[in-house]
Amino acid sequence: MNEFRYRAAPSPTGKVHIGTIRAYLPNYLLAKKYGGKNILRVEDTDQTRLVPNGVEAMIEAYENVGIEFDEGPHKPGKYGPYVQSERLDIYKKYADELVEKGHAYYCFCSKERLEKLREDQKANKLKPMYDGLCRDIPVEEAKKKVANGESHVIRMRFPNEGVTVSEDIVYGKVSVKNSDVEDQILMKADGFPTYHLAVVVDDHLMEITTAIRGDDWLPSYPKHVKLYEMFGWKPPKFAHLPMILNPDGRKKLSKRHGAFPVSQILRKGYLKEAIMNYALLCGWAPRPEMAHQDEIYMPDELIQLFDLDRVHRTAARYDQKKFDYINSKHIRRLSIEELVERVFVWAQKYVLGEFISDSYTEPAQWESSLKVIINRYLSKWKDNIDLFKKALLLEQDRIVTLSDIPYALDFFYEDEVSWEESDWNTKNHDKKELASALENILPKLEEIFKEDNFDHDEWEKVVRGHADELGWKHGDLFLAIRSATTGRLQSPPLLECYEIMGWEKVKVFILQAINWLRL
RNA sequence: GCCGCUAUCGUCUAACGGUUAGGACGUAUGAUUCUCAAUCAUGCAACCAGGGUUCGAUUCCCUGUAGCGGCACCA
Repeated sequence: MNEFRYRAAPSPTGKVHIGTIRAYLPNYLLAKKYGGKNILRVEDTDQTRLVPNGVEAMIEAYENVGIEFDEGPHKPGKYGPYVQSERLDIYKKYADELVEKGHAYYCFCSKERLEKLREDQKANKLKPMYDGLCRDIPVEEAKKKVANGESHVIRMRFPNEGVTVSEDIVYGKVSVKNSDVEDQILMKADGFPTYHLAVVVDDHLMEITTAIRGDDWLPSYPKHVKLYEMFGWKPPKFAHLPMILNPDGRKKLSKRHGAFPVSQILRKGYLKEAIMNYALLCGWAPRPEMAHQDEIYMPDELIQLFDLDRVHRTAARYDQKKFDYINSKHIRRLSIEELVERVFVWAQKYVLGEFISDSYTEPAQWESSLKVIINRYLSKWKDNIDLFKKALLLEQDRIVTLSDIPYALDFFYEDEVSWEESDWNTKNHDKKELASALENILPKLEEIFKEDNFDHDEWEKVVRGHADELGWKHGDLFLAIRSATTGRLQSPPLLECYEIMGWEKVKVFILQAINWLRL
């Protein structure tokens, strides 16, 4: 039996988002599962839409989320070249073959005529379709015009009668009336093939066994089925996957409609296994008996569990909250050593480093501030990995993305705190009262903490006792101390923070706080 | 407009004609707690509508409605 061969066939726009990940992930998963090959083929037949370094940018994005290829422009194999613009002679040969067989014909209609035709058809509430004007020009005459250098395209001669039935793994049988399918252009006037010719020729020549693509291709699938027929080739199995819709569910996810580039997703601090996990769960669920209650799956589990037979036919909406949940779960299941390592790589490679696609991606406003703060802290983190590990451990189950970390840990690394009014709870006690409360409790804390011995019972006793003396609610005093020593209203348990900070630092912060409150 | 596909809690989904329609996210409440998070309970929340078929339809068929997708010398 031949090996399974899958392919991702993007146009090299350089743009990769969660929708594209979702479309290409199954190829990778299935290739791994069945020991097949995952191929990257670049469909750059539209010369008007070339992006510099687009191919490299996409490969970078896919590989960073864990989708690897066995063959492609960057990994030559025996089926190359893997870039369609380098295969033009191949398409010409097969287009000519179709003309010779009478399955295709030269068309000399101008773009202007076609546009007018479309407008007229729309005005008459008809489906815009080529009217077949050049369909019956005798071949010899057409060839003469071609030889004379007349601008022309090659169209496939789609039958006018009958029905074409397409077989799909996800959709089953889909049939359309042939009269509803137009004579698709196969070769453009510039000598490049259209997608329709190129995809069929290449899937055949590259011996693709299973062609997986977005279901936005479903309407043109019959054209491809017919082309296989015309060539006399056995088509691969096809699977059309449902789209991911933008959060409103109004449009398919795209850069224009709510999609973030993968470069930004990674830079924000989503883990690649979370990206895979979430993307695959759009439009697919494992068998109930194999499913995990928490819906968290590692890549190797996805490889085991995924198959095309349970893929949905309905589009799924992008849900940021669920993605966040999945990411936080994946962060939590890492050991602290792994997490530290991941944070360093993330900070160095994704935040301080550049993605190829950055050169043509509009930066988000958080990206530059994140870069600044990572620049500020990364070396400090690395200077004392033990300290970083301890601090990070306190935050591991509080963060959603890695980019939360520098903000969450800042007070461990700063020598001074800068407060805003909103960093204090002044509902029950004003700043003056807070200042004197802190001033009065400071010696008592000094007494119990001066040896850096942070005993929980002592700490509780002192704070609660002091609050009682003042006639304060216990929580108000804890909160004031929290604001003073961490610069914020929420933090991990204070004593655990102090164990890391050490009493001298805590004391300095309290003194600073007293001054600030009295300004 | 035409063609195609689809339709289960707000969202992602489970269900191979018979279930109190299950889970997850989110949300609400409670427990815990010095705050936040985490954790653990608990609550709210869905079979698009109308016809069939059947002893019995969320499930099968038809119609309607709605949504999405497609209708380029773009992929």
